[in-house]
Amino acid sequence: MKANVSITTVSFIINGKAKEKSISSAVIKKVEKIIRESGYMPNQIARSLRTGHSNIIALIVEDISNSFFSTIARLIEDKAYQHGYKIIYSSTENKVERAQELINLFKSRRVDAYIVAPIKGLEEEIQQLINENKPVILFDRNLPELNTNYVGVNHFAASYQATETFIKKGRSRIALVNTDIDVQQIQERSEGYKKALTDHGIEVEKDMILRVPFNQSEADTIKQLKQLLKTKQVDSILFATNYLALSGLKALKQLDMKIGSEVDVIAYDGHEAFELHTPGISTVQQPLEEIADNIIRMILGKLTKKGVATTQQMIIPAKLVIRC
Amino acid sequence: MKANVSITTVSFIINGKAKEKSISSAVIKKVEKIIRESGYMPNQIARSLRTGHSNIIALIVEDISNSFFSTIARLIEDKAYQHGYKIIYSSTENKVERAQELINLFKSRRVDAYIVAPIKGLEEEIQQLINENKPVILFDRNLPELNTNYVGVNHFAASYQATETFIKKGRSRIALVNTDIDVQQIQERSEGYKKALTDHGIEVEKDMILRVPFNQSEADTIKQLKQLLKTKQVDSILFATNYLALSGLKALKQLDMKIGSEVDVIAYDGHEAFELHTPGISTVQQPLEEIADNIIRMILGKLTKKGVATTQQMIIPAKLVIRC
DNA sequence: CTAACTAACTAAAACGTTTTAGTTTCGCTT
DNA sequence: AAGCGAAACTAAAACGTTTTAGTTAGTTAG
Repeated sequence: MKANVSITTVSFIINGKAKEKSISSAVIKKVEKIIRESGYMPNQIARSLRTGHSNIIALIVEDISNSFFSTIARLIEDKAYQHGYKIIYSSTENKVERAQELINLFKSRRVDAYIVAPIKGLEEEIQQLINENKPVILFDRNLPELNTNYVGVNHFAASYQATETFIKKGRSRIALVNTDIDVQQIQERSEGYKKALTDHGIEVEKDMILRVPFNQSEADTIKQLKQLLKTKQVDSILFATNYLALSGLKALKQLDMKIGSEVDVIAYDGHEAFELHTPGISTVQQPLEEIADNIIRMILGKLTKKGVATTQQMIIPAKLVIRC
Repeated sequence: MKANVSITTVSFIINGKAKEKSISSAVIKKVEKIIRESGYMPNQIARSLRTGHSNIIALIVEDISNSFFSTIARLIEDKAYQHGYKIIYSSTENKVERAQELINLFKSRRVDAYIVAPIKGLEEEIQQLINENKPVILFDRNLPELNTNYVGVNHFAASYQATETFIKKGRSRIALVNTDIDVQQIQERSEGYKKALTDHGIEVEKDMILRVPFNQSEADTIKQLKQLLKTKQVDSILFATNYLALSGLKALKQLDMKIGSEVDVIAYDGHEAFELHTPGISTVQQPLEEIADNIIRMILGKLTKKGVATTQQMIIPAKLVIRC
């Protein structure tokens, strides 16, 4: 084990400071050999304790099993890995206490940076992170009172455009199915929808806008949707998230309403089921690679040049994919 | 900040050893108050360094965005949380080096236990973990040469039953679409299929068994599937994983082959798309809650009573859900 | 009145690194 | 032959806890 060398020397060699500290190449060789043969691995915990950083970036999202988030996670992970960072991810399920617990957990483990799809009620925790000088990037949703780095999509334009597509096809009984989570980007999806209607002289009926509680069971959501469909003579529906669209498709199936003829549908984000569905389901596609690229670029920027505390906001357009 | 108390005393109070160490209740109250007001949080890294454990369990799966794994992850996470453990999960994408890196990462961070859906080639690393006396539970696939704890499903029976279902419906040109990952449970799915055929006097044609490389692009998989469908007069297909079934459904759609009439289909595991599909897709359902429950029970058992090193193997039956 | 015990606390070591501030030993100048 | 700088190393402090082994003061038994 011991190579009759001081532990200081070994540390220098491991951290690539051998030259700088003028260690002879004979010793370097010897130590490296011993390390290789003994399979020695530095204790990262002791390292983190001493250095104060962990080379870990936390990714906090609503639900990692949602393909929108898991795809972005994968993309971010690959890039981060190349720069020596490891991503650890977790889901909040849009529960404030859960998110707070997670942030505390990560804080107490000295995570280096945070990528968060936030929820209302998390402002204080996030501000604390910023105060502690930890890089934080919000994405998917912003907390406007916070002045942080943000990467997101122009949801207003996207849902305006989607709604307009219905109108141009001659639809006029257009419903919007949205979540009830209280966050600017979700409201923007409503605003775009409303603006498109009024711009084309269609009255906005508030009963045509469904707000579905986030943690409601799918069975209840389907009930809610069927209620809407049966009572409101809906001829087209814009779903503000992919999982709402899934419930919606199930509701339509149960009512035996034909998509394309009786009713038109546009969903937000992708899902295997949309491609497979007959007929294909049109979707508002957020540019995942572009989002991930920008997030990782921002975060690596913050991580390397620590001093400068500029904040950047980046809004990217979405793309409408018409499938049927 | 300081409450004119020694840091030892504070540590005792935080760790609930106040009584045992006979600290007066006056001091306990005072310290607790100060902790509350200052928002003090113990540094977990220092803690882990000293105690040698982290209260973290690693969950290593093939792909966390696959609903089979993400559902199990969610179930395990909830249970673990209740016992003071946090789960951190990652995906191997069935790459050995990636899995090795992950295990090393977790090792160097003193993770307390491991739940792994393993791959061939990981035997050595896992044996090392066991040697270091870390609890390890394998699930979904076993590494038979290893004598570890394992929770899994009777894949032989499941695919036997699925294949038999086709036969009873009068199908005889039955194809099996499987992955090429080299692991006992995947082979069992083939064996069950073959046994069912021979038991019913149908010859096993090796061209009717497709082995799809795990990291192949979906486009290529679809090509491969269409090739099979066009040349082999297939009248029914058993897909050994959910994502293969998705590709299969796309292939069938592109060839405009009608499910239920021209061809019957059974998929492994659930997916939103199977429920939504018209007609519904029958599936072999693994009992997710039961799997998760057993995993967590085993791991908590190992974690509490450390000494005893018994290994348990648990094989659970799957359930066939006929949907069309 | 002293020895023994207990209640209430604390000093200091230990965990495994990184990093600062040295210490030796040479070889070169002058 | 003294002084100096560079090369090649290392001792020890520090990170923030937990835990062992005390210490001190007060109480009780004999």
